[in-house]
Amino acid sequence: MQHIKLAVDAVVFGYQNEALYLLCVKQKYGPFANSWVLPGGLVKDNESIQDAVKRELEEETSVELDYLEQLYTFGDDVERDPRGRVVTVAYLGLVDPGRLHIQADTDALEVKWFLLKDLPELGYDHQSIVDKGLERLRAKIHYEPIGFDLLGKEFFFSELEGLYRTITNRELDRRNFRKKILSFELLEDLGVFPSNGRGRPGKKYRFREDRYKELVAKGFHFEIKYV
Amino acid sequence: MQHIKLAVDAVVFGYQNEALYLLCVKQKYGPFANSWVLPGGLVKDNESIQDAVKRELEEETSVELDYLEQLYTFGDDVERDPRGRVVTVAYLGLVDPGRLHIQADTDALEVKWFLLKDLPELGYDHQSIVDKGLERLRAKIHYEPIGFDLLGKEFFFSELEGLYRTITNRELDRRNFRKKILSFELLEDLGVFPSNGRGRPGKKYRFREDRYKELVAKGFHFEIKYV
DNA sequence: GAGATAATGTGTAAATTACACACAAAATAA
DNA sequence: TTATTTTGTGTGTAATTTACACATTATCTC
Repeated sequence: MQHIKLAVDAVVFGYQNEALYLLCVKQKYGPFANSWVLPGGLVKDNESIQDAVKRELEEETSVELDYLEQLYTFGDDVERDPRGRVVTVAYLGLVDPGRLHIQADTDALEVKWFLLKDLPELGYDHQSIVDKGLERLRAKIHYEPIGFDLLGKEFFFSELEGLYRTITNRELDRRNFRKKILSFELLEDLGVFPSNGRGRPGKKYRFREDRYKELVAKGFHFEIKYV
Repeated sequence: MQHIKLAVDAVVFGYQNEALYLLCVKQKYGPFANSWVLPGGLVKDNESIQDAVKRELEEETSVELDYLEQLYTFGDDVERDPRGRVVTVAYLGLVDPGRLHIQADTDALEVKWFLLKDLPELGYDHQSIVDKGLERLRAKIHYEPIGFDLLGKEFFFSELEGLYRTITNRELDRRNFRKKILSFELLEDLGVFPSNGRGRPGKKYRFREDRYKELVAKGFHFEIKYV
């Protein structure tokens, strides 16, 4: 008779003002009560693992995401949970924190967006799950136009620039970057808007979901080498 | 109390004579007794999932692989196993079938390499696991020099060509392909050998593991668009 | 309101890489 | 000895990537 428990955890990244954030909860019970950990919990017997992450995420943080990508299954360390053998399937989510209300719900004491650069010590092996998520995020940004999940519906081009600079942790050539991104024709030009602060006003754009799906269907690759 | 069982399955691809093969076992017990399925089984309470696949693979087929890559975790269909809730972590392995002795062991009635194009009906949802593996294989071949796991230690250049043609299912320009591959300097030239059949003899090559690791450490990308 | 400062928007030339393309050389088979 | 099979090789063109600098439009300050 097997005694392995199956759990799910969500690595949810947010972006704002040139910085990445991670959604964490302060755990209510268990060996890491009062520690910050990733939202997650046990899978129920009759629910899909995909549904399980969504449910746990909502129960603990009130956040509802419709897209979570399977990241990796952590089950090589037999003692990753002090209470017994637990294998966890980690999922990756990306959002604009501005779109969400977060609120500690039933199963968490507190919910918080932490600056990724300034994470507290996380319980269990959750730091390594975050590392894996970040690795995936950094890889994805080179071949998928993920920026748009992390930004608001409408955004200035400079915000997209900042996002790329932040995730890749490099400077980028604004002219070449713009040329590259615009060449995909994924952006709808919404016209000039008064900019947030000082300086010349800039154009706002919206991500063209339809065009994106069209290109994906054609097997198009969004390679962005130069960032 | 949770009643989910955790299993592992191995998608092991082989390559020979311009064709891909899949390693399957004929199941001894259970609802799919006498059906062909992927090697795999339940994870033990005190073993890592990585060890579990290796063990199951060996127990059922006598095949020992030192590298298996985690592929995907299948647990969204609650009824994928008629006996109850089973979530399975699938792994991907690549080998030259010539290197291995396969032999039905303790837990299998029979072991066999099937032509991938001519698979029998597989038990459970194993066909979709295979599909996922194939998808990964096809993606990997564009950014990792995986060919070498699938070939013998020493190989003619034309064998590598054939492998690429087979996996991508496309013709390739021999001159450009050779130029590209040789530019990585991953191949050690072993000199001219009498070719297998008729025709001009060709050079044999060996994969330079050391150089590969060096390049990976530098963050080099092995992009092979043109195949 | 003039000048400093901040942010956005834009084009061109050089270098590199991808792609298309054809024939000679060395072996075996007939 | 001739035909067939397989391997090995180079060059020109197109496309893409990269490097690089300044004018425009706004706000802030004095």
